[in-house]
Amino acid sequence: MSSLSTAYEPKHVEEKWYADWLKENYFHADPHSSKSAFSIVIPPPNVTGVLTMGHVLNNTIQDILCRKARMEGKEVLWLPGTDHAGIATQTVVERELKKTEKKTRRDLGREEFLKRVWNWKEKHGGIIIQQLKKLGCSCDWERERFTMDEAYSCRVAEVFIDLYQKGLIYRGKRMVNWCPISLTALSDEEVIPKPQQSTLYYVKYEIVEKPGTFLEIATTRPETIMGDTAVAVNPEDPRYKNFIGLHCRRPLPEEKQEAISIIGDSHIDKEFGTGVLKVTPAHDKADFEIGQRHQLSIIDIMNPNGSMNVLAGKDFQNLDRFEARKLAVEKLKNFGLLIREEPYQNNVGFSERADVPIEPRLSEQWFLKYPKTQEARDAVRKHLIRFFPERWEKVYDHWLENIQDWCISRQLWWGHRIPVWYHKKNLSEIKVSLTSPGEDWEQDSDVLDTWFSSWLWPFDTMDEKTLAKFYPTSVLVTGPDIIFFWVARMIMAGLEYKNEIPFHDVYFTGIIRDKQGRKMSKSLGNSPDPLDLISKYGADGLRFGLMRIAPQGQDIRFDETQIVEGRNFCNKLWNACRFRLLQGSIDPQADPSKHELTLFTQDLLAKLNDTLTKMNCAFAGYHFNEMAQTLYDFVWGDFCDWFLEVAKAEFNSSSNESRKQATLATIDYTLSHILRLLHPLTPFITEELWHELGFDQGTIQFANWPQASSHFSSEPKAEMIYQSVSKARTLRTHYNIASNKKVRWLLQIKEPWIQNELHVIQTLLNAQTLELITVENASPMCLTDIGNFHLPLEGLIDRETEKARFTKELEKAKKDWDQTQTKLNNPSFAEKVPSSVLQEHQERAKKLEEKIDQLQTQLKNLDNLSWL
RNA sequence: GGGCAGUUAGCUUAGCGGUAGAGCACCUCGUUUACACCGAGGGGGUCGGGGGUUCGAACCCCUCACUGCCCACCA
Repeated sequence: MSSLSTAYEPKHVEEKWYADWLKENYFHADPHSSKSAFSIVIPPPNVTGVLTMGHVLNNTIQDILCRKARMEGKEVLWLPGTDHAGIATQTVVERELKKTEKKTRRDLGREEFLKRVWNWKEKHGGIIIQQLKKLGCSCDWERERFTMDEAYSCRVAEVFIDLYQKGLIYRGKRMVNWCPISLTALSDEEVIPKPQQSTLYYVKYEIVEKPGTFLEIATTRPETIMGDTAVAVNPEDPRYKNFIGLHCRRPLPEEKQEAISIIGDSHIDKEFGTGVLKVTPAHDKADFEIGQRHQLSIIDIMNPNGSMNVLAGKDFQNLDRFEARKLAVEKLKNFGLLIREEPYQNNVGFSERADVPIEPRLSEQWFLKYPKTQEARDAVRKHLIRFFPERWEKVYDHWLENIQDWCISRQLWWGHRIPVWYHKKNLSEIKVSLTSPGEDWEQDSDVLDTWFSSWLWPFDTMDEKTLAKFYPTSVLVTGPDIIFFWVARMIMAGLEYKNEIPFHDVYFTGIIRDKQGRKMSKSLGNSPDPLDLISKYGADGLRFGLMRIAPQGQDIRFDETQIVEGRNFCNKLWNACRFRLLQGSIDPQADPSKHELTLFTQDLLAKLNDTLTKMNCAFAGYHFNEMAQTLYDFVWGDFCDWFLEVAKAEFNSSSNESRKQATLATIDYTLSHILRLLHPLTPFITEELWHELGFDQGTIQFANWPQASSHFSSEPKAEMIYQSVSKARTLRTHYNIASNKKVRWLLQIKEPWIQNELHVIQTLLNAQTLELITVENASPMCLTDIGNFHLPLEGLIDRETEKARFTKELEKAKKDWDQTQTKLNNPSFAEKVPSSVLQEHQERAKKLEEKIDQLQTQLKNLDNLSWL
């Protein structure tokens, strides 16, 4: 007797099983195991983050891989954890502080502020981990790591020291990307260029040696004029080359209009603007480099927060940079030096976090010259590490080829403090060490870029034994947006510190977009809350639905109806199992090959075999959508729509006991396979059904991954019956016969084997009776004609409609025949085409000829048919 | 300015050289005792445009258009 409800209700099932899995410690990875290893490290989400659709996609994929590996008998480590996410977390806490206490971090002081961040972390840090559990993730939670764990932090510092000693880390005063809101330097990767509608201002600079003569300069940033220390032209430019060596009068600040030299530099583009560039070495990266080449002086006219300082002049001091721009334009206008303004579109670098234009700024920072860049390139190029999809290899290679030193210091408080100490009395004396060298020493106030800790994630999260067993990890699953931030850097770090690649495969997911193709984001409010989706459709429904629409490496158009379909699929599976339970208890060891197979059992088992092959293929290539689609088609189509309907016929009718047993065994065997194949994608419902059906006392998680069997070959006779049933159903609809109306069908057969399958055909057609007509006494026509038998629907059809139907079909057949024949008559076709194709066409033509013949006879005979 | 993807039925997509396939949505019929989160049937596509290669192109090549990403110091 079935105890299952008519609809699958995920909530209770999911909670129950997840608790059980944890209790049984199934996810624990044993480094002493003799099984072969499979390992993944989670891309650590921000510790204060909440689950997004991106996380769902990413972690579902990892879970699928881990669960499949467990079923294959591997020892699986899925190592979870979170990232301290320097800027992101600090910003959140600072914002909160401002809101609730109206204080800044400086009001609190470093120590107190850090205490607040830790509190915040304790309070909100676990959220995303709990959410991952709701999704069903099978991580080894005992090994949960945090990038600011003591041991991990220690390793970060050690790596800094090591790289310093190797001469790869150095301190320097350089142009960096400065965020005037976060008040810190950023790496190039944290700067997002955005096209902006700007204005190009044309300004006149008077030539000192030739009063009354001016050089015209085009600039988008007139507020930096006060920082100009030269004017540059291309030495090849005939318009200006004679001016090189002379001087210009810098128009601002008005109280200090210095003369600055006119220099020649081949960097200047003759075509752009007027071909004259104002050089502001303190506020532009390119200008800085020009300045270096010509030993120009540097005037820094800005404060760290983006306002102007005293050097900008009294009218500008303390003005925000954008206010200063307006004032500068106004003053130039008053001086008569502004020739014109024109609208201009350019790219401006924005701070990734604060979303304001970054300010190129000269400051003292720590830089890293990357280690093992060549080896890292080779690892991917020679496919020691394989990228899925492959095309990201090029992106990766291009970045490494043009790699720039990495600015690793951040002027933040939340993060790993730089292990460098300065002598209080002599700041130029430094020591690099984990601990303070003594009382007279003061630690560098900066912290390290978050990614400087993340790049050690695949190995410094593991102890010795774990490393020995599980490193290098099997696969990394991540988004292509962090290929530089994280993937490339981990490869270099792995090679440097473990002398070994950190992972064998990298699977890049797509980016989830909304229906309109926009990236999902909080500010747009177009991102559904995955937890809402889980409570509406179940974790399995969400997982399955998402996998089905996630093509490899392509962006994903998210549509909630896809998740509805996932839920519906789970329900379908649930009910198929319910149906089975209504027939009595199952045989966990069912083996159909021990039974005399029917056409239909044979056919289904062959299709199951195909499904298995397809699944293994999909896994090998990381084609997750194919896995979901393959199972969907097999379960819903082949198994439920066709086979279970056949089974009803076997169970209800007078068919013999042997057929019933073969059918039952096939259902049991197939369900056992379906549940196992499906388990990686939908872990909860499969675990529940595994137990409800009684396949095993234990969990499904370690049930063997199914192997293809050579026993079952395909059975075309079954397929033929299915096709003719479809045709007959069409006929029924054609005559508007309600599907519940039982009608008489006549069956004319050509081969005797069909007689054994009549009860099935009758059930599938919902026929009142199926009356056999022998070929001898049959009417010479048939209304539905497939292969070995004809199925006329008797008594309810009329001559004219049938004539029309047949005529239409005849026309279509003739047209097809013409088309095929044209090809065959083409001499070069026969010459050039492979024989198999030729044969195919010939067969098609022959079949069409037969069909045309038959149809013509039938049309003629329609007139003679007495019962119409 | 370079590079990489994508453009197939209203929507989401499969197919990647041999006469376009699925799911959802839509229309018709149906409370056939697993499932209305269901069943049966149906309509709907000149596969972004234009060239080319081929006996044959959604599929290969060229080109254009649009969309999206990435890289790049033209102020």
